[in-house]
Amino acid sequence: MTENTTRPRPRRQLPTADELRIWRDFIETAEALRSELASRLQSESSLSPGDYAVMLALSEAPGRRMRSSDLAATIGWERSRLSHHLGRMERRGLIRREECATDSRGAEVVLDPTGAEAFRGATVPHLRAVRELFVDALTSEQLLAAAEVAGAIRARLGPSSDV
Amino acid sequence: MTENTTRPRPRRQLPTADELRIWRDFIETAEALRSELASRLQSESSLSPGDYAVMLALSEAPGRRMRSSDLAATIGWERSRLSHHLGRMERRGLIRREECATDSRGAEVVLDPTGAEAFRGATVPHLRAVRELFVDALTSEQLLAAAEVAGAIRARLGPSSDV
DNA sequence: GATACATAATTGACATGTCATCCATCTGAA
DNA sequence: TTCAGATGGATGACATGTCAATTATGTATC
Repeated sequence: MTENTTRPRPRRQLPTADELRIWRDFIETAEALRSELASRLQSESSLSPGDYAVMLALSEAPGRRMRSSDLAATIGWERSRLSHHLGRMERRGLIRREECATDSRGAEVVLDPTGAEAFRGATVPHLRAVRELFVDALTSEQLLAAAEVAGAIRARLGPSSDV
Repeated sequence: MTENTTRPRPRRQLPTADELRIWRDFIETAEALRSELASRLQSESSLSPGDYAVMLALSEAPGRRMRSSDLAATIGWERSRLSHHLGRMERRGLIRREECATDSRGAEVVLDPTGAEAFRGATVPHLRAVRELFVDALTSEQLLAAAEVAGAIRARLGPSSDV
């Protein structure tokens, strides 16, 4: 039909106004959600989302300890970001860094009892907030749709985007 | 049916493992998407997402100028955040601040020609990236579902969350 | 074992965010 | 008019992120 060769097909390259509105709504909502959860976590437990992610990984690791690189890979952070963050957490007594027996370049990050205690206290309120603000905000169809949308975007970002 | 009064109904308060997986997938995907777009914007135009938001609002304002508070409200930032950011943008020559004629406490933010030029150059590649990474990653059903999910979450966050 | 290269982690410089506070000006009421 | 409070905006201190460079150690190869 429209396949005469008169003009190169004008592949629309830019989003329509509707698509842009959805995009902005989507990304701003995700941001608002992240921000609200961070704020609640902070006021309820004096932990940042970064602290929480680090301690969640550590609390699930055998011996509550983990090599720094493995920890970074587990939570998907650059090593330098983790290094800075661990420095701050160490100053607050949440974690300790010990030398690694098998590789003297390496460091092992250990969850301090102080940190374990803080993490334990933070967990339930945080999960309750996730439930309240995300899970309970959606119907079960919407929840599945959210998973599908995330999967599709993740696939487009390429396998490298989180590993 | 289950409405005998024997026990208070055990309202499940925490997310199930499946729900948690979806939650993490959702929030991490949104974060990865934001980060990838920021990185492309930066490398293509030397602008940050913050610069872009500020200049988008200014470029649409009459006279390409806006009171600082109005600008903050338009893009949904705290005033102090905007003030810091404007300082950095002013140093780079992207915007200027002028005294306000009608209220000598006030400042008017003006889009500098340098900034307008940078913004113009950034727009098309940025929108193309939004299309590629978000719009084109989703089927039209998924796009609508994304809008619905965002709406439901936004509603739960309360009307105050973006205004 | 010496040289070259890879890897583990830290560091410094800087951009970005938040929070509390400050300063100047405006506004409304006595 | 004056004074109390509200408002506009800037600032300082600090947490968080990214990037590039640095340090020290491991590994492979001749």
